Amino acid sequence: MTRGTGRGKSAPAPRSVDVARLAGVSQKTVSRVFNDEQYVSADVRRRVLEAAEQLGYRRNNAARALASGRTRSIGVVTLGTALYGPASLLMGVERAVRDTGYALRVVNTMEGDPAGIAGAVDSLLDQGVDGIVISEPIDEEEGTDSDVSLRVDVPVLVLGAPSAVAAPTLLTAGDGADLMARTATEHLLELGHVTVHHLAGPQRWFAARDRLNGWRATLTARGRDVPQVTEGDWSAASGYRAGRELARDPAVTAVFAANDDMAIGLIRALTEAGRRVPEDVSVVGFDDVPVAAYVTPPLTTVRQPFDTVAQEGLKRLVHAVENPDADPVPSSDPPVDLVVRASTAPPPPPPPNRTTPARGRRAPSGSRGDTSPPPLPDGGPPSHH
Amino acid sequence: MTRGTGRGKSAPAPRSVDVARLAGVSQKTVSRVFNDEQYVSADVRRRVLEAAEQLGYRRNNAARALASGRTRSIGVVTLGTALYGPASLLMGVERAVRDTGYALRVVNTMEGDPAGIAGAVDSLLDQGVDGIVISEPIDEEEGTDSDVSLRVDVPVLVLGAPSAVAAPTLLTAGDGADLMARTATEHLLELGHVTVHHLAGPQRWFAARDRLNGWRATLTARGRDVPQVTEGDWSAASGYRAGRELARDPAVTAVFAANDDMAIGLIRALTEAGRRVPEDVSVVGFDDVPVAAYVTPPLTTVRQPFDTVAQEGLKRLVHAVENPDADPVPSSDPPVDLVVRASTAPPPPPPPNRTTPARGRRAPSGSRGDTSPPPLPDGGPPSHH
DNA sequence: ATGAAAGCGCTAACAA
DNA sequence: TTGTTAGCGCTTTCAT
Repeated sequence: MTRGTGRGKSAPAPRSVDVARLAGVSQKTVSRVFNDEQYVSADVRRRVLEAAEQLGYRRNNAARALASGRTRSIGVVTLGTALYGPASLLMGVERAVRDTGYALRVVNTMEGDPAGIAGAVDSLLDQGVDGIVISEPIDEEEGTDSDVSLRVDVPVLVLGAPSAVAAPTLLTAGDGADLMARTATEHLLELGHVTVHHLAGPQRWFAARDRLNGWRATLTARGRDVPQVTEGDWSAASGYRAGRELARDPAVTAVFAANDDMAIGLIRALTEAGRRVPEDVSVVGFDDVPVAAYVTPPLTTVRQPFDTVAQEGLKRLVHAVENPDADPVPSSDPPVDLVVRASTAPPPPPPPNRTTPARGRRAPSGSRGDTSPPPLPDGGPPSHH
Repeated sequence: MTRGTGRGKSAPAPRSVDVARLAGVSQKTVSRVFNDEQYVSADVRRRVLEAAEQLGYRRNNAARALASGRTRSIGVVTLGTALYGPASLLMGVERAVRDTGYALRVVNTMEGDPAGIAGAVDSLLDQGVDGIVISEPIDEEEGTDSDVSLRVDVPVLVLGAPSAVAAPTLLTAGDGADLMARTATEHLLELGHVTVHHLAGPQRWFAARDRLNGWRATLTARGRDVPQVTEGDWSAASGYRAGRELARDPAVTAVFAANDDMAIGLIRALTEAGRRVPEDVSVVGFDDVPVAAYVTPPLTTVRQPFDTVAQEGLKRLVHAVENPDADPVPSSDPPVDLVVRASTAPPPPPPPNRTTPARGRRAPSGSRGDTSPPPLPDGGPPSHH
């Protein structure tokens, strides 16, 4: 069997009138059938569908959009990176959009793009969309005309952050990074670490700032020192560079990295510098990338609920699109999912002349130099906690 | 300054007639200006643009599509995973599409999706596209009606593989995996390994089969043993499982993994089993994921030229869309980019009673049990070769 | 339960 | 160089 029209390249595509003629009904009736409207007898419906099938009829979307004023599509603005977070979110958005019956248009904003998010939104509006999703916005460059509020005619859903967009409806989803960062930080404190260092993401990203804020709020709330922040660019390379610095400071016993890639680079640098993970330094990542359970040591991290966020957000966006007057549905925070693996442990015993109370269990504490490779308490499949 | 129309929520959007009236010209002239047609005096053009600006005029794309028969958009079928390869390719496609001035529509095919690629293409055709990109196709499930040829009215570009699609123009790009796999395999042979094992990707993927074929062809051409293939699912987890098996076979001294994630899992399993990488076993990955240079040991891998492939492919696709009669532009293979890092080395000395000629340099050969962590000859930034 | 007529906002083909 | 006239293939509104 062959899908598709099967027409030769040159024959014009059949229109609804053609179907109507063949089925012996009016063109409007064909329209009724294809729109699942009521008041079509079962018999007529069947005849119409048969005629359509026979002709290989396909509704013309441009005509539909023109006549109805609705494009039945949602536009998404993404960052154009294959980074695990943004890419996962985009895939989640695609699924969620398709589930709602809308089509998806995609425009990237590369970092440093002169037109920025405003330009991408503009382009989406030109293309024609009924609603817009802005995924993981970042601050724009100074000096472009996009560092100001952007006014749009359609509902907008911002994923992962607030934003300076003015729209008839402005929705937010997935802005729970703050809470997740708190959980990560608290995990380390509960293991007995005196404080937690933070390897932050680029601060132009709202997501990076959220995580930093959550971390800082936790330390402050517990009355702990807030160490200086190191800023990376999400890459393992930047994590590695940061790790070389942090390895020199013996006070560093726990680091919360703003994503897994940086955590992996960080761990590598620490290991090279002779600081064992987790015996000497504990590391928590963020994202739960697929390799996280298989690097050495398996990474303790916070899993991001991309699909849930996208689904929930899109349901609300579509609701706003279809009910312009109804109140926006309030968002609900997804649960935080800390995945404890082997990169975190209680801090090493304090130097003999200091008296820092160390809570929690002691590390297995093999003496230095006898471990090759590190103990790997959790070598198997990801242990989900 | 504020971008966007600035109209209230209820005022109807201005049409080209409104602009025409305000500028004191005919509606057709407005159309001429916005389509950059010739034969418009500079003065008229200016007046039209001013009027448009003042009104916040935006062309209605549905009307354009309806009148012209062209949607000015390209549809892409992707796999819906955040795997580095497919995600990078999608980002490359987005950039490339935007560079051509077309809009992008995206539909995912999840593995196991009943409708499969045919369903995704169908949905794109319903939405209305002038051309279609199929990215990284995989074999469909048996029993669906999509395991047969699919007929389409618009040009189709298949990225990374041949495919069973019937279209007026069928283009291919990025099908050089075979050659890249050869290069990876040859690298290992040249280091002196007697043969190379292969940790393959899921064989339903064309990309996985290509890599396997390239590997096998190289071994065959050189008259080497072709060891049994282990098949993974692209995940580090599957690489880890495969590694546990391979670690038991002392004949394994070199493994070519079909992607980096599996290579990372593989290395972890080997290390846990006491088989050092690269001293005892060399491993080559595929993709050059961002963390590849920062795992332990830094991974030798083949970088995939996603952007180049997407750009080149799209240029040809758009050419086919706009010149239906012209011959399709032939494709050109991008150069292979082997990135040599620290996961590959000459094989260990053969057991005393065997006589296998070992070419190439000897490994640094530290005696067993003294390495914690492994030497890390290439600890710094990625060494590009 | 079905049909007829009138646009939706553009581009295309042809004047002028 | 500019304007006029017809549609593009649907959905909408109003009849029947």
